[in-house]
Amino acid sequence: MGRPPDPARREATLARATDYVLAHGLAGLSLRPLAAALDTSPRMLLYDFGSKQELVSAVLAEARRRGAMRLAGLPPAQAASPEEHLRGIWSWMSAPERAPFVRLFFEVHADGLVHPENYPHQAEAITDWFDTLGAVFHDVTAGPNDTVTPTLVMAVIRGLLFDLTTTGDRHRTDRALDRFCELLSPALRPPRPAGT
Amino acid sequence: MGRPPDPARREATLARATDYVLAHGLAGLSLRPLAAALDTSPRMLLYDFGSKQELVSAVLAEARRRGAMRLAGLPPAQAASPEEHLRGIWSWMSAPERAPFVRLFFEVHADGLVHPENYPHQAEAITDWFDTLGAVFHDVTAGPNDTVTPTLVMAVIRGLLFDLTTTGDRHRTDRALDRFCELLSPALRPPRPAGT
DNA sequence: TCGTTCTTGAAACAGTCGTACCATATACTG
DNA sequence: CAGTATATGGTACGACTGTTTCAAGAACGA
Repeated sequence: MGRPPDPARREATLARATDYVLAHGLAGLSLRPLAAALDTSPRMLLYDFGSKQELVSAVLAEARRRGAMRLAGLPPAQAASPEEHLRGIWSWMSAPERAPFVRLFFEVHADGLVHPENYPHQAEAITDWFDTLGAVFHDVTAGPNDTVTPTLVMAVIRGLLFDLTTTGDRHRTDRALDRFCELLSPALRPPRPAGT
Repeated sequence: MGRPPDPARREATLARATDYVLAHGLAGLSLRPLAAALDTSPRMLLYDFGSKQELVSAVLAEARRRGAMRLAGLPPAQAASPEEHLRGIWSWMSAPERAPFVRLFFEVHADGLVHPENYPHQAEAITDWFDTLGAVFHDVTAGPNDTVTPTLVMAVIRGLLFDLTTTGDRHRTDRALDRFCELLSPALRPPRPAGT
């Protein structure tokens, strides 16, 4: 008996809160402005999520979930060469539509450096890529469980994203990825050059 | 006439404030705890620096100045091969003693993504490296003003620093830099391989 | 309608924030 | 000594923070 719960409300609030955080960033997040933008009240945010920290955790999980969903729409793995796949990943991650996600990504990382206790799953956000990239770049890896090449590939992408978001110089960062592809391709196409 | 100004006090405060920020981070910085840790008062911090924002700017400038000074102590440029120089840069920047600087670096970048107006010199922090690295890696650059290779090199270092600070996996990140050196060396040692 | 449960508003609490104001202490010149 | 400049302590202001408390509204079953 009694009034039935309404879980849809919490979900809708979470979705719109995630939009808000992606648009405004995590750092200055405050319950009252957030509630005002969502046409609700701080009271309800606490009612639904318990505390601000839990709200933030839910928002980050939702943002991660969205990113993973979007990622599933990438060009299929085996269809393209590793080099083309790398270019695809770069152009996808560096696209302006992904900028809010990238920004939030860097923001979480920075906050995690100061408060590691709040982000227990942060290392997974790095190592999660290994399964995906390890399959794509298996040509150059030492073995199926080698994580070195995926580590380097993701480092290049993150480092170039860092540069791009700071300087806005798309031409230079695009060409730097081209250069990396050049360095990578002799290791990919022939069995192995004699130099090594 | 009147009591003579004491600029040394401001400098000493700045130095200790920089220590504090390097130790505690920029995000949660607050005048009262800072003043308490520095055996002074918020009143004096405002008196010396005008506002919190100006204090932060001064601290960041001081941190940058320290980093540049430390950097001057690196192994001399021409003495080593570019590959050895790259390893030197990586082992220097990834050393635990540099962790506070790296943390502050990432923190400033993240805050700059949300409030670009506060960091007018951020792009320079990227492009400043070009003169230094362009000279070291001139072998593989298209010309003296080519910035692509330095961009890639710094992206690898920043991306690996990102990984290292998040996962703490020094072995894997070290090996990823080794892998990058492998990819780079055939482009360095012979005049040019026939593949390109 | 009553009881029960979920939902929601308004207000207040205890704190922190950057900063401004006012008085006083300190150190110097004449 | 007076005069004058810098240096400093204390305090309070107004705005903001996450959270709590109290009460009322809203939707259901009996």
